[in-house]
Amino acid sequence: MGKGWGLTLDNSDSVGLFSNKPVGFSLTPRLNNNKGIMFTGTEFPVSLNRREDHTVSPPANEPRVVIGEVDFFSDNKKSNDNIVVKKENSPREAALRTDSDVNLAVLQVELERMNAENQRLKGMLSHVSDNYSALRMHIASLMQQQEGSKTESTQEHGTVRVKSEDKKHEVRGLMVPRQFMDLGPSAVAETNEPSQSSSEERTLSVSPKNNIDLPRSKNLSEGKGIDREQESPESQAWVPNKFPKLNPSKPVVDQAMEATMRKARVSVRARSEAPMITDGCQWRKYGQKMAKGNPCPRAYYRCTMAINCPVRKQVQRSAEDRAILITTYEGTHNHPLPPAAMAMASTTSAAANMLLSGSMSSADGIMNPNILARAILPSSSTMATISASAPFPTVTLDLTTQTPNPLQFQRPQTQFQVPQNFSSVSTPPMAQVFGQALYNQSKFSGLQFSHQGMDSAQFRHHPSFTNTLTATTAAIAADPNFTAALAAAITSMIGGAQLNNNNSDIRTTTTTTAANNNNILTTSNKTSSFTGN
DNA sequence: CGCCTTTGACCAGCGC
DNA sequence: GCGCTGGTCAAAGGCG
Repeated sequence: MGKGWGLTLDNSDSVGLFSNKPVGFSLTPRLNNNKGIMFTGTEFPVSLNRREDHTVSPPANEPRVVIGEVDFFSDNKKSNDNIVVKKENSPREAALRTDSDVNLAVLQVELERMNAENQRLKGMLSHVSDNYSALRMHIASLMQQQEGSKTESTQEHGTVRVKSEDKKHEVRGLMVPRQFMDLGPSAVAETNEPSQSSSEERTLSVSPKNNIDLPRSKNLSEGKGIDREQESPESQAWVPNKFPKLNPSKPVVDQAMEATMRKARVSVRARSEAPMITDGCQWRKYGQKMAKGNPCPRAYYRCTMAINCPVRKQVQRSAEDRAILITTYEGTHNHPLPPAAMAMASTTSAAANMLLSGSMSSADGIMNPNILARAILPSSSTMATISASAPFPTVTLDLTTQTPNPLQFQRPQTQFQVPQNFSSVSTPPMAQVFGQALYNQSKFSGLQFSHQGMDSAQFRHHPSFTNTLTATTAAIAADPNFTAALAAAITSMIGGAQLNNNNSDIRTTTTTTAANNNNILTTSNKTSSFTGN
């Protein structure tokens, strides 16, 4: 390695390398005898050549404007020493590895730029989310007023209206189950059209079809030539995994929205020795296939907690690490969930919702994974990735790692890193961090606790929430399985919020509103299995 | 008996 | 059109 190499610096945040040697030439600090080299350049791309005195000067005919420097700190190390690239007109710094190609420097600069953009998009997303929440609350308020003007004896399509003695709870009834059931972006539109064939009324409708377990019905067993459109075409009933025909009674946009929502998938990666992670739902296996590129078979499950629940999931072990269980969820539950199932359902729904809202609102159709990850579990080390090449929009929540991804270098170390000796008595910052995480998650997932007018700070300081945090942190401390601990934590919070709010729990079947789908519990024997929770 | 799993077959989408 | 692949169906059998 001799003379004839150097760096090119310009104002476009790029670092180039020229050399009279073949491409692939890389820098090493050993050239500098542990003392470092400073490069100076001009405002314009110039070539900076190494000199024996370890200083580099720009060409004499160039204006001497320092735009950056590169320091070599070899310190008797070998090829792993750092190169620090500085720009005097910029506060940013980046740590580079000298044993890597100079392309790493370019990538570093690009990463910084993308991080700045991520922050900007994060702010935008937060703003949109806040507006969305405010709009929902406003609509709920309008609905409350509208309901108040109607007679109490309204019964439509076999639904049972709750008496209007507690309007607050009625509003919550309109909100909470909807969020648990349909976290899709069409919720607002549907709320504006209560008389339309929204999902809850379709579910609650006293229809003979709903009393038939369609997937197992004679209609299906008669043969493969059946017309699948006869299987309750207007419901969210189980339908083959394909886009349904357009319903002329609904806007095309809405149907496309629903179809996309159904297509959205959330994949959860978690370490588990069990054949299936415990998510609180009841599933029936309906198929198993060998997937290409994976020696482990892929199992197909459908939710059996309610008739015609469209939710399916695929379970498969990772080909790379058999200890990792990949569970892919698709669809939204059309029934209330037991507390044990609420955590995973809300998380996956939040992810799907975020994915879809991101893919729809983003100009380029690609959502930043960091934003998504932080939106879902803002303070955890969970990684969220989006697969753009998959046939369906898929977001992957990686719960297998608890160490921050190296790319997320700007994330503080203190966030949701469970210490080894973490006790059930958590430190306030820990509780606050996780509490904020859960609260943020609830915002994004649509989970709301009917503490209307209670802001984030109030919510965090609410007594029940404090207790919840204790239970949350205790659960994490007690359970080495992060997935299970997270589920237990969120479950405890949701359960506590509901009970604290004097809300009828999920077992209630008679005093709920039409929008509260607890009614459908009466149609399923299986749902009674979790009433003891 | 009812529910569940297993498993081979069928179907649709996609690429060539 | 053909083959591959993913997804689903449904008959058969097991289990409590």
